[in-house]
Amino acid sequence: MKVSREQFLENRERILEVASKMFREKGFDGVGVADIMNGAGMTHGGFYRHFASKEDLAAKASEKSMARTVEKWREQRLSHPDSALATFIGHYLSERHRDSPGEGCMLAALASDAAREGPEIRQCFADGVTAMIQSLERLLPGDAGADTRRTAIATMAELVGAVVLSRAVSDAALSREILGAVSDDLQPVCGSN
Amino acid sequence: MKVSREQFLENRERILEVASKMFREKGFDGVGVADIMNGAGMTHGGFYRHFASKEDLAAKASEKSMARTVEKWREQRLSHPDSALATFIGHYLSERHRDSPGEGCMLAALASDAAREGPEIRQCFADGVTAMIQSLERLLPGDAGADTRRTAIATMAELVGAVVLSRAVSDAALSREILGAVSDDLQPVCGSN
DNA sequence: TGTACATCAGTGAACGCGCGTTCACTGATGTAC
DNA sequence: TGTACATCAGTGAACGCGCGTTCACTGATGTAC
Repeated sequence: MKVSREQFLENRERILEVASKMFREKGFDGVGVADIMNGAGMTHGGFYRHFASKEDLAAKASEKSMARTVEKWREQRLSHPDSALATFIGHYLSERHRDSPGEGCMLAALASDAAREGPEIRQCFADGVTAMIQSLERLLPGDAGADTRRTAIATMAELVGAVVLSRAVSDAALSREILGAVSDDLQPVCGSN
Repeated sequence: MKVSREQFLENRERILEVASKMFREKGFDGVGVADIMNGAGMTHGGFYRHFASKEDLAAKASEKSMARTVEKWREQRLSHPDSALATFIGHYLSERHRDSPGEGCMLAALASDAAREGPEIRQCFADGVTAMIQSLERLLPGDAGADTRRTAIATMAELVGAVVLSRAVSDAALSREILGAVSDDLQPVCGSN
């Protein structure tokens, strides 16, 4: 049965939401179209009224997820200009973030998968990474001068690498040590603000 | 037809070799058992004479790949003690490494996939990461004192993050910029040696 | 405003394909005598 | 050392399952008159 245009758009958003979360939790190959549609409260058949293919959905879900992350950082920066960077780094390197990829950063969850995907998805990641670097740049203390962008990129890499590694290892102590070491290592970056 | 014990062991090593390379190139889910066996010059049926399951192979291939990487670093350190760190970082952040995941570091290629795998594989990654951190620690200048291990972990995270991000983005300029920025950022680490 | 009808979002069965795994079989290996 | 035979690595067909995608159908929506 056909649904209203409003309902249709709502459903589409719900599919994107669920897909984004499930992809981060299980990888692009780890979730099926049917799983996602069930998660959104529908059956799989209607999927192609919304998206051209699973890859199309993956691209749009990644795009949305990263845009939302950037928006969240921006809000944090505007509401708490002085503590935003330290708060952000603290959250990013927390055990909570490590243990909840579905609620966390797309890059930490899927960056190495994205490398093997088609141009559409990699384009989304390029846009997402660009936006996140700019966002992080604005969080950094201004006195870094022309090196601000370089620092933003290096910090981004360090954060993503830390979470990726901390998730990959089964040893709980090692996992915590990685998060802690990178947290300490980044103290000067946010301490000087 | 049965083959000699010597031939059997040779075949096993070739399977591990091919699997390790293909997994790094296409991910654990991106390659089939048949692909790997064909790559090793055999048919898929004989696979289970060598490994209990695909997951078992993935664990053993990961283990071998990371052990070899650590060994390579060790040799480099012993033969060129003064330049080993700079050489290693240079190679790791090169476009060549970025573009050849099949010949490169397991962590950069599969760390975010490993996070979703079973305990066997994550155990291998834990061992691999532990060994790589120790190896990197030995490459670092000794004057870092008690912070050597922390620096090794932070550097490892930054290197892995840089390669992962540079591979995920489709924008060639951005990809190069990431490698360059992290390379510059790490100059002090290896410059002081 | 009311009505007839074309549109189309969602359903659920079905298709085709690939993949991990199993199995009966082959024939070289290597051992027991 | 030579021979008969049990072992078992590798082959290729087959199985079962899950997945992305398609399709005929349903019935609510929203539009044309």
